[in-house]
Amino acid sequence: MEKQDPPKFNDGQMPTMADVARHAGVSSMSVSRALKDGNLVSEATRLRIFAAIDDLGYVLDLSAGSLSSKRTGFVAAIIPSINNSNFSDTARGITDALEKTGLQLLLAYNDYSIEREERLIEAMLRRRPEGIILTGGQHTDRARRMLENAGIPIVETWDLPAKPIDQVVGFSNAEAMNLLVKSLARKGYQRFAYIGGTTERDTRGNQRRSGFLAAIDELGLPEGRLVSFGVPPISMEQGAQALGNVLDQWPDTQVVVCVSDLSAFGALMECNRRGLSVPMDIAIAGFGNYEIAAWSHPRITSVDIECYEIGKLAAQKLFQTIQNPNIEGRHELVLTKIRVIEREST
Amino acid sequence: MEKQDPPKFNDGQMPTMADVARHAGVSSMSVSRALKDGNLVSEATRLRIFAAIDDLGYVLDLSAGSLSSKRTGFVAAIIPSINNSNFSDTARGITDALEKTGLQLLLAYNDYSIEREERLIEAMLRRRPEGIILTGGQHTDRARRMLENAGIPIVETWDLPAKPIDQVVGFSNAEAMNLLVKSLARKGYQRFAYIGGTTERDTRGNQRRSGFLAAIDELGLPEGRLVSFGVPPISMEQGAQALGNVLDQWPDTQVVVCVSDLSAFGALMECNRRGLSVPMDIAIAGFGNYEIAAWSHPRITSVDIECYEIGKLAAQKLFQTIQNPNIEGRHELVLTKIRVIEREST
DNA sequence: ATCGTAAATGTTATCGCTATCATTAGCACG
DNA sequence: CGTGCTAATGATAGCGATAACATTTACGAT
Repeated sequence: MEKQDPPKFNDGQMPTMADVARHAGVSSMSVSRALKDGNLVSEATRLRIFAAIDDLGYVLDLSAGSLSSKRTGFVAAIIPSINNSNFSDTARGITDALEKTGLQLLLAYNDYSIEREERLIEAMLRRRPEGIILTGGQHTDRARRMLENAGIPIVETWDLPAKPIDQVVGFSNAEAMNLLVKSLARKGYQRFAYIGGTTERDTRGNQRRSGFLAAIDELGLPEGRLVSFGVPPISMEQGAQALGNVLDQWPDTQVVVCVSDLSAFGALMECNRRGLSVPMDIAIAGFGNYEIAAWSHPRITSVDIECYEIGKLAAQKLFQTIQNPNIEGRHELVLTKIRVIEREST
Repeated sequence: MEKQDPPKFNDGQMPTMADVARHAGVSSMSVSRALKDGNLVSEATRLRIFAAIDDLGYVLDLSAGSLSSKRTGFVAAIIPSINNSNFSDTARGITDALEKTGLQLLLAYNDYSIEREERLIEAMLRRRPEGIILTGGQHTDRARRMLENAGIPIVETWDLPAKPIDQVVGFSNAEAMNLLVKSLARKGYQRFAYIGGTTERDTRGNQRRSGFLAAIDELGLPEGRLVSFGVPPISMEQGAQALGNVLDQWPDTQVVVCVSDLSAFGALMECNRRGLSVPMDIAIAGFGNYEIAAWSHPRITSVDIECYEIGKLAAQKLFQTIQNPNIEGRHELVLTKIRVIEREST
């Protein structure tokens, strides 16, 4: 067995694979093989190699490897906010599904801004991910172009984009909200108010508002009262303040529907403060089925949207497409379930 | 001006820098320069190059670049859970501080497991981050060794490790809890209970419990009542159940201190359900100053721990050390503030 | 014109790994 | 014992960028 790689003076640098090879008396190719899949080298050399690795404290350099293998071994995901348990549930779903595939996740958040999303997409593409998972279907033109040119599978989640880039795993926010309103109407509520965010940034919030208005319209109920409050994500604080607005403007409101459980909770606590009993004096419903909705008192009626499942399915679909880009049904829309959960607050 | 790179047939592959160079009639070195810092090439060629980039839809390949430049341009961070707003605040602080440095963040979470942390550290080191931010000071031996050998700056956050690996930005969880208990004692409470997680995994939780016990001891109060409930992070549900345990075992408890605001909230809501008034019948305090503590009704007394600041400072310190490893005061401990926030629940 | 200096650009040689092909060793079989 | 096969290993040539050095160009001063 000959040493292949030329001797090299190693001045405090990290050891390379060639160092390991020399130390173990094999070629660096054998080291590479041993590291990738132990079965490609004999047991004896494998042991020798791992001993050398241990001796030198060697750590494989993937970025060098991926340059030659054309596989970077990671996928990128962008969520609106890391600080929102709905989206971080999706991130967990992605991580969990990815774990067994050997792919790593590079996670970033864009603060609900598609301009920030564009910058993130560019930064990520520079690292050559093998696939990308996005939240929402709205992107800047340039982002769209970059994604289309990237030549890798893309999954858009959480929305049903009018013009999908590639693959989609999501649900209709409008329909989900529509279902919620109808289920409330069935209980006899008539005068509805809606609390949501101000700006156009949060497309999901906007769709929920449309769904709300559509349902009111379809049911022939009195006009829905809309309160827009603050930039998304609207928080507990804003939910509380918005509830004040509702009561000031339309004191006879029977039920307040909120863009998310967080604002619903804020509204609920504001009712407590004002001595209003929920749902007797006023009913409150949220969206997203956050932990808080199930454990507040009273528990909050909400819509469950399987956030974890969205992430898991998106990652699975992405992985399948990475393995086989021509897979059957690549472009089939994956619809996740939505489910109204009635609780004590309505 | 001569074309440098040999013509190459580009069969549906992504364009490379050489393609751009050919297209623009310059050498690829000029493209590299234009992309790195526009001032290194003349305005005319810069424009020509960017036109070519646009034409071809070229995206720089950082992994190729970092192989030769020895700079990967990213740092890694590991937090216990992405689904906990305290830690995701830290992640936000890191991202924000990193944004202006040009470094990207590779974020991962370890589910409070140091074994998972070890695996993550290895996976990350394989991508050659320029620095690593960790949560907590407890690591497996192998993880420790890998980190020490990596030759990059490390920042441990959130704890004050007995034996720091490199740099530390954190606070004493024990002292923070100690302060909380003492401030409650000052209001006259005497019979304390503590709700926390079961296992040894959550080192911060354990330290808080120690701080609780130490304070009780120092004040000479009746023995603290400990309820351990579930694996961390303990949730609203577990907080609610644990409160039941406290009341069953020690009905005369005056104040319940919880390992986090989430369990405190669960406990508070359980009191509401049982018709107990807080703080009249029983007082409740949490930890972490989550949004929920400020907006629940009653508002929950808590300890603020500047999670965002921890992330921001850690990233700043890391960046300074990356730029100048021999910087003055590299190993100075950075202590973040802790502050008891008294609210209506106590 | 001639020179000197700085700015702009090009050339070459890696970076650390893996794909690919070539070679050698090991072993069953007639 | 040679043949033919498979398993194990080695040699070589990049992957796509940048560092470092070399060269050319531009332009004012002499």
